[in-house]
Amino acid sequence: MSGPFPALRPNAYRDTWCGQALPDRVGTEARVAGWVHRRRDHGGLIFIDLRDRTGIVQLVFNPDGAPDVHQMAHGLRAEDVLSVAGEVVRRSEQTVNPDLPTGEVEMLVATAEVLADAETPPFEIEAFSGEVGEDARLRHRYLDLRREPMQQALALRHRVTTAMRDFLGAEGFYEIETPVLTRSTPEGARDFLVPSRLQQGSFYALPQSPQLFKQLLMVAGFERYFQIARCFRDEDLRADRQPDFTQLDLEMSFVGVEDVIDLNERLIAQVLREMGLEVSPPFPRIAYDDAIARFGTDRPDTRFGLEIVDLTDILEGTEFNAFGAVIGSGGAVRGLNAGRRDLSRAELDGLISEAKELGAKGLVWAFREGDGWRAPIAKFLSAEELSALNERLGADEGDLMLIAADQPARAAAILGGLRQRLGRRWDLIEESENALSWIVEWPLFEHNPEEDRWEALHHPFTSPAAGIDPADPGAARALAYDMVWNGVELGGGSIRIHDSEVQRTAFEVLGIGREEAEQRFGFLLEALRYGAPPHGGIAYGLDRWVALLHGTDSIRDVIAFPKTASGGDPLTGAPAAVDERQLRDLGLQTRVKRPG
RNA sequence: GGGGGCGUAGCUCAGUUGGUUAGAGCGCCGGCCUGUCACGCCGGAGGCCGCGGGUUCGAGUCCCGUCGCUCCCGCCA
Repeated sequence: MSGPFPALRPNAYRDTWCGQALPDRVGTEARVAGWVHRRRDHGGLIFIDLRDRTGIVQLVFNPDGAPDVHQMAHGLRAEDVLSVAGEVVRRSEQTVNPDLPTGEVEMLVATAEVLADAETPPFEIEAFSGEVGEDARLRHRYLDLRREPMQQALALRHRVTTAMRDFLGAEGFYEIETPVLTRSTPEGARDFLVPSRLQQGSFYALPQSPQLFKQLLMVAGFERYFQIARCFRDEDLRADRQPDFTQLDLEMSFVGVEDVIDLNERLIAQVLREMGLEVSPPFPRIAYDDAIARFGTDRPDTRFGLEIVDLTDILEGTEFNAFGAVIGSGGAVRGLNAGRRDLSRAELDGLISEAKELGAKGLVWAFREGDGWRAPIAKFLSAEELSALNERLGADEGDLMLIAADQPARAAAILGGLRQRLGRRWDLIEESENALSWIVEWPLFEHNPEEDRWEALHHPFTSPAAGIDPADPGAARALAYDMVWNGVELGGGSIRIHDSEVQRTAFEVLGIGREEAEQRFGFLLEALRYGAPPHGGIAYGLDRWVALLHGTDSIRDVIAFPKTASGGDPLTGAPAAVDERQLRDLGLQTRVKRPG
């Protein structure tokens, strides 16, 4: 039997999948089991679509054949659970249903058994009149999961993880589990804490990633490790962020950047190939600084142009004094010129308020017209300056230029945000294309001006490319790489520090003194002193990966039991209060709220 | 923490300028129906208009608060 489903061994309730009632079965007896998808009761003839995870088969109940079975079928309701046996027969030509994979056959039911009655579901499993709201879906997730999109999503997820395991297994990786109850090493995201009963007053933390454990596994000599690891971060949610989520985490020893990238390009290509997508490594690499300058983000969607252009030098001497500016070499503009539309004043005002949402103080627009620009700022510029702008932007008649004036990084971020929105809004994105690129040459540290301290851009265990000068941390580059797919950060990794002293220096720059480092990361520093191989790896957001393949923006659509935006689970009611006794066991005081 | 959107029947939604008894499709219940497949036809039930307060002769509609859902910013080593 071909297809994604294995042949079944006969068992008590079924020996065939619904979706495998195909013409090659005609003339045979079959037993199928599943849920009543839909009932069409003609009073005499009754048709029932029986559904299991493989599909639907039409059952025919004829009163002339087995009256008692027919009577029973009359009482069936949606989502009742049923097992039936009967002959698979070919449908007459007039009654073939070409929309159904099993539409050339049907089953004449001889015997039937109701395995379970179902109450009327709160929403239809096959809803045609509009989508079902997410709140209702999550409250009855087990019913939502019966619906086709979720069945496909989780089947896809299984195929993806299987392909990952197959590839990594063949490459010599061991799948090793690391603990979920770990030590808090606050740095980055907020930890979820778990109070210890045996050591009251102390807490475990749920891992934000298996980072430190996988490095210890490299010290331990396993050389190649991977894990499909659940990770936890107590931060606000988004469509693409859940408090518990899944990473494909991997780590390798005796490797440099090129080794890791090469393996991962082959991993990605093979997994995508098994999902029916062809991509061809090597993937383009974009230096971090270039990504920021050209796209205003470290995860650019490279499927369309509309790149940011720096106009600082042209504008800085003018009355219109801009720090950094802006926009559109060819792409966007050509889109506009292609005559789909022109921008109304209202749309321009809309862009300005969007820019403000993104943190801009303002936004200046200009349309290329003749030798100059039709724009509020045009009068502040000389003919030479206008023609310099034309040349720099390579703009054509009618092209739109948007200028944001701010510190370069800020201007780039604002324009990058607009770029992404406009690319989508103006249909500049070729949806069938898959643009995979590596973002490389990251700074190792980033200065936080508000708190006047240095922070790790990646994480504190990332290896510098050529050492760290504590006097000039900003100069250090990292042996780090992010995988970006169509503007989504799919994963990130690095070569790690395998030298205890370098690690100390990194901590020092981050303001973690010798004593504190020893206290919090002593186990790592110690391990690094016992012969640590050079090593590096990467971690992918599995949920995002599957969401992209599934064609959804929300990772909730590829997670069986996700949380809502406020971190709750409407199905189980988590998080929930616990009783006094549980708190007492943990040595946790209950806060008593007195009235008044 | 901040900003936007939404909340009306089991589900998805409409509801005009504040004005009679709040509607539709689907689903549900009953009846009829032997080739349907989103079956069809006839009949029916079903509403704390999220919750609380206010304005008003009168509130689903306006105002304030609150809860829930959602998107975004902050945050996410």
